[in-house]
Amino acid sequence: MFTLAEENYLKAIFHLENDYGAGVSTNAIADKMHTRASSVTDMIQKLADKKVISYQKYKGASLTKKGKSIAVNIIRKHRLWEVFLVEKLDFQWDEVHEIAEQLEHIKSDELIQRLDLFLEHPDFDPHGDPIPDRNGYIKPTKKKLLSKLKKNQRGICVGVKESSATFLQYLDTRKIGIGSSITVIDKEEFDQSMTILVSNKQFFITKKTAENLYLKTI
Amino acid sequence: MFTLAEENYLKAIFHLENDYGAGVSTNAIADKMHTRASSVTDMIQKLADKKVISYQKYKGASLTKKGKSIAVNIIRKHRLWEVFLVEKLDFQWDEVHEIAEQLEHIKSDELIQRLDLFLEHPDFDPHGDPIPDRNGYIKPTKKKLLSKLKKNQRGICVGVKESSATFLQYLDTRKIGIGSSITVIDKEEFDQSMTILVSNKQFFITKKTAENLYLKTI
DNA sequence: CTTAAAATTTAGACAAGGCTAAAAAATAAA
DNA sequence: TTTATTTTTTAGCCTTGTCTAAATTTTAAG
Repeated sequence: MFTLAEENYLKAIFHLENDYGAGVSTNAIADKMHTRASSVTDMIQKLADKKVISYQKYKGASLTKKGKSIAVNIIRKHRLWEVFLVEKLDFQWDEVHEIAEQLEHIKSDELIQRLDLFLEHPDFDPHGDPIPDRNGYIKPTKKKLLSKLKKNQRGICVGVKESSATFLQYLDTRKIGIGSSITVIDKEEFDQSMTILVSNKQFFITKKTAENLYLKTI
Repeated sequence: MFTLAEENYLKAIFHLENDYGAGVSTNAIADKMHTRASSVTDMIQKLADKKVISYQKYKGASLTKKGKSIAVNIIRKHRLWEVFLVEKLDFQWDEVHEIAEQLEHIKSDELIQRLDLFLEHPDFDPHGDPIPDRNGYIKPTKKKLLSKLKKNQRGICVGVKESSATFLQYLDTRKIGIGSSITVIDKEEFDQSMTILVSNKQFFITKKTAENLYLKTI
């Protein structure tokens, strides 16, 4: 059995490996966990002893098969609980992360199986991220950043890259959310800013915004 | 903010005070928490420092107003989650305690408020125990132990005193559950054993069983 | 009312998980 | 390629919550 801290480290390492490739540095983990490098060294040595990561001194850490399976299971729980919070308890999609961070550590396979059934086996969480299935399989998503779209292209918003509260709230003022249909009306070459159409209203957005919105193109 | 361990101690002290009156002994807490008396001493000193219990050496502990309010809130969360597990996820009433023990520590007032609404403000949990309201008010229940009933008296099962898995499973084999109507057919004076009628079947039960079943008498 | 037993507290230790400061290794720069 | 900088690790300490063993207080028994 793994402790809360161990689970959180495994999850962090999974996400870092996913984003930046295998072999995660001590400092990268320390940053993500809001802790110090020395604490990370202690923990990754412990996790290596438990065979959930492979690790050589000064060379960074990578999840083993076992470690990855534990991490993916936590992510599955996190995303299922997010769906529950939004779909059943009517939370906004930008309010659920913190609570799901707690709920993801509840230990009961039966619970998650029944929750999954209750939610009718959702494929995506409210941020548009895919929910791993019971065997840890994650559907490869073909989502694209809005910034990659050309003039007149259209897509459905399936998620955000940055998920800070301020950004999510900004999106809310534009009525942009999961499922929103977004059309690129115009795109400036010199600064990559765009005019987009969302539910019959036109908005002007900067490059930064476009680089943080994921769309599923049709 | 209170740690997991602190919350569990507060809850244990609340239940002990409820069952056996104010001034809970160190050993009683140690028993309930499956820990040692010395550990309890350490913890109740810490809790006394935090003003959630009042405590004098060698004299036992009692919850302060603040401590009681924290304990009741945890119990509220526990019982609401139990309702969720049984009503929404179709768990059996004897399967939910362990999971609710974990869920009760999730920290989010908003979550509990919304869960309460989602469940349509239930008054009782699946074991027949009352759910404290948001202000910590607990409806006084007039439930009675089956052992207090006389021959020919009748009642509705609203809960159990002991809730060990073995006892709950024993009840299931007799088809005794929340809502069951129970009639005392006969009662032996010398050993307090009873013959009872449950859904048109007669059963013989011992004093011990009768002392662990709560009924609401009609 | 004194002694034996039971309950409680103290003292000292340990594991988990974190920290700071210093040492060592790896990497970058001159 | 030698030095400077950054990264990582080690060493030593802290807190939380637990334990055992010993000391102390309370309670019960004779």
